[in-house]
Amino acid sequence: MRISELSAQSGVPVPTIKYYLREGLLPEGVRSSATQASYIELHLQRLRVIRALIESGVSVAETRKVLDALDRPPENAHDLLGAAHAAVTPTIDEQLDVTEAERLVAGLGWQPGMCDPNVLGGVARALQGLDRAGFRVEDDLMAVYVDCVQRIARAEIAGVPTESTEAAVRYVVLGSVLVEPLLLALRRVAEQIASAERFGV
Amino acid sequence: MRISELSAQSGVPVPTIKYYLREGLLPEGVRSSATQASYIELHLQRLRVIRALIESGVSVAETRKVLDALDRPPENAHDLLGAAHAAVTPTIDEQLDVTEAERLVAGLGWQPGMCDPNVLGGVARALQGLDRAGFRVEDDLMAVYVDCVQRIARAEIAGVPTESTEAAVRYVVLGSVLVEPLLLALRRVAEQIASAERFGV
DNA sequence: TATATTGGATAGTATTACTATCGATGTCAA
DNA sequence: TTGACATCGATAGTAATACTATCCAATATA
Repeated sequence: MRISELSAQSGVPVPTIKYYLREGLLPEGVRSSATQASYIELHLQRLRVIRALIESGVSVAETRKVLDALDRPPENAHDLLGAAHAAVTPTIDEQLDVTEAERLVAGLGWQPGMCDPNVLGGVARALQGLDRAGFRVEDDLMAVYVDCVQRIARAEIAGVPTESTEAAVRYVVLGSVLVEPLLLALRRVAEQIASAERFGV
Repeated sequence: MRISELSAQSGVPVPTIKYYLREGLLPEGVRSSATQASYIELHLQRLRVIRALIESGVSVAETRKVLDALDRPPENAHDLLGAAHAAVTPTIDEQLDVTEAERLVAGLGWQPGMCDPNVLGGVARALQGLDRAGFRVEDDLMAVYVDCVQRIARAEIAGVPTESTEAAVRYVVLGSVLVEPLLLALRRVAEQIASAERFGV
C-alpha cells in the first residue's frame, strides 16, 4: 500500500499522514527505494486509532505517549494502565492540596501509594475547580459518584482479556481513554431524560 | 473595587480580565467616568466561574454560552439543562448514524424527541470513535455504563434545589459541566485501584 | 520517454487564548 | 497644583497546536 492508498482508505489527507510520520505517531513504512515506502494493514489500523484519540480531544503529544504505551508495554497490566493514564493526565503542580481528594477516594478502598500521584492530583484539581466556582457537591451525591465509578472500574478491569498481552494492552490503553467521551455523552442524555421525568416534557 | 483589585483578588492578570470583558464573558463594571469603572463581588464570583470552566477544558466561546444560560435562564429547568448542554456540545454533522446510539439509550428510558439531537449525537460520535479504533465495548460492560449514568443523573436531578431559580440555575448549569472532570478523574483512580486489586501491587 | 507519485524538508495558515503597548483621560497623595 | 500612577479602549503581537501547502530530486508507471 502506498501513501496515497493509505490516505484513501483512512480518509486522512496525505499531508496529514506525513505530519503524523514526522511527529512519530505513525511508524515508517518499509522503504523499497529512496522515494518509496509501502504501508500495511497495521498502518491503517494505527491511523484509525490516532484519529479516534485525536477526535476524543487527546492532543498529538499525548497521543504519541498513549501509542508508546501500546507499543512498549510495561511488565505488567497494572503498570500499563498507569502508563496510559500518565499519558493523558497533565502533571500537577506541587502546591495542590490532595487531602480532600485522599479522603474522597478512601471510599474506593484507596490507601497511600495505591495510585499515580498525578491521577490523584486530577481529583484534587477537579475538586478545586468546583470549589473555586463556589459549587458544592452534596455528600450523598458524591457517594453516588464514588460508588458508580467503582462499579464501572471493577467491571472494566474484570473484563481485561488475558489470552494475549496484545489484546490486554489494547483494551486497557484504549478503553481508559476512548470510553471517556462515551461516558460523558451518556451522562448528558441520562440527565436530560431524568430532567424530563422530573420537570415534565 | 477597581480592576487592579479584581485582578489581585482573583489571581487573573489585568490584561486577561480586559480580554474577558471584551469577549463578553464578564459584564462591565459601573462606569464612574470615562476611564474608571468599579467592580463588585459579583464580578469576582463570575471570574472564578469563568476560570473554573476554562480550566475544565471549556473554550472561551462555549464558556460565554454557558454564562448566557446562567444569566438569561429559559422558562423551565428542563430547557435550562438543554441550554447548558447545548453550550458545551459541539453540533453534529448530518451523516452521523444515530440508530446504535438510540438503541443504547433506550435502556435509559429514552424515546424519540426526548433529548437534544446534538446530545444524542454525542453518544453516536463516541460510539463511532470506539468503532473506528477497532475497540468493542462488551454488552455487559455497556450495561454497567448505562445503569451507572442513570443512577448518577437521577441523583443529580433529584438534588436540584427548588428554593430559588438562581440556585437551580447554578446547580444545573455548573453541575453538568464542572463535574465532568471530577467523574473522569475519579474513574481513573478507581481503575488503578481495581487494577491493583486484580493484578497485585 | 512522458507523466505522475513519493519522500523529505521547509514554510505557511488558521485558530485559540491570551499578553503587551499606547494614548487619552482620570485619580490621588504630597 | 503638580506629578506619579491607574484605567479604559483599541490595536497589535505572541505562543502553542494541528494541520496544509509547496518544492525538489528521485523514482515509478503508462
